[in-house]
Amino acid sequence: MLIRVDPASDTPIFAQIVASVHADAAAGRLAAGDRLPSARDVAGSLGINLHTVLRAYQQLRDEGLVDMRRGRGAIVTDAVEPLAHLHHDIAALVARARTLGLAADTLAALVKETYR
Amino acid sequence: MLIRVDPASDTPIFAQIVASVHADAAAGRLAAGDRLPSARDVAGSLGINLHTVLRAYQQLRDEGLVDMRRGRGAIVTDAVEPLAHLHHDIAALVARARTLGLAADTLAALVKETYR
DNA sequence: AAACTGTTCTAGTATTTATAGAACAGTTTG
DNA sequence: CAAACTGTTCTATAAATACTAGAACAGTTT
Repeated sequence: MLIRVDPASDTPIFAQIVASVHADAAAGRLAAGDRLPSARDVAGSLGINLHTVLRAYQQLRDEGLVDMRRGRGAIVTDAVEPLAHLHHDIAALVARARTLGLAADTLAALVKETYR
Repeated sequence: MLIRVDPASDTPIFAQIVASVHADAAAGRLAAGDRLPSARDVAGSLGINLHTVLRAYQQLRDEGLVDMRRGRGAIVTDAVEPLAHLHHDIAALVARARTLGLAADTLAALVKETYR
């Protein structure tokens, strides 16, 4: 499993890590029981700080997407399944929004707002 | 037209203003030619700074959602129409995500990530 | 002419983000 | 058991972002 980050992006690094895991989960590249790479490994290979990675992992834990215990690492829970099921619908919406010339941020904000 | 903001939220105030306008546009409560309330009015009624409101308006301008000129204010462009057209699809996706117990932030991040 | 609008400028404070290092406490592996 | 690995917690610091504040400016509308 690979986590990507763009240092030049305006979105915080920890948020990019979270988004990267979300994307993998939605695409079916993560199954319940899988283990995320250790925070020290991610920090080392991406050239970022351990605490930054852990902050991302802790957010994923708060979302219920992983279980975390020292010594074992971050284990994906069965909460990934809903993400994988939604993947098709999300892709369809994004495709339509794209033809309408909508920006990614705009659509994301719209979705978030509609939730309330 | 009413703009809402939650001071206790973790998302920046200017981003909340942008999201509020997005939501109104998507719900069909904004049409091309409509004028947003003046930045000074919004700042005054919400108890926030003029510059904070203007930052939000300038982002809406960068998205092409409004035209801004001094003296006239922020006028909604016909770029709102795509938003209104997507409203139904977004609501459907959100409804399904909700039954799956997905958090708003998670779905929004997922949508944003899928855009790439 | 007056009142209104966004624009631009400088300035300061508070919060968030990212980094750094160390020590701790469980789990797994040899 | 012992070693290596994992997340957890702590203090600290630097940098970037968000917000506020006040003033002056320059168009537009009434």
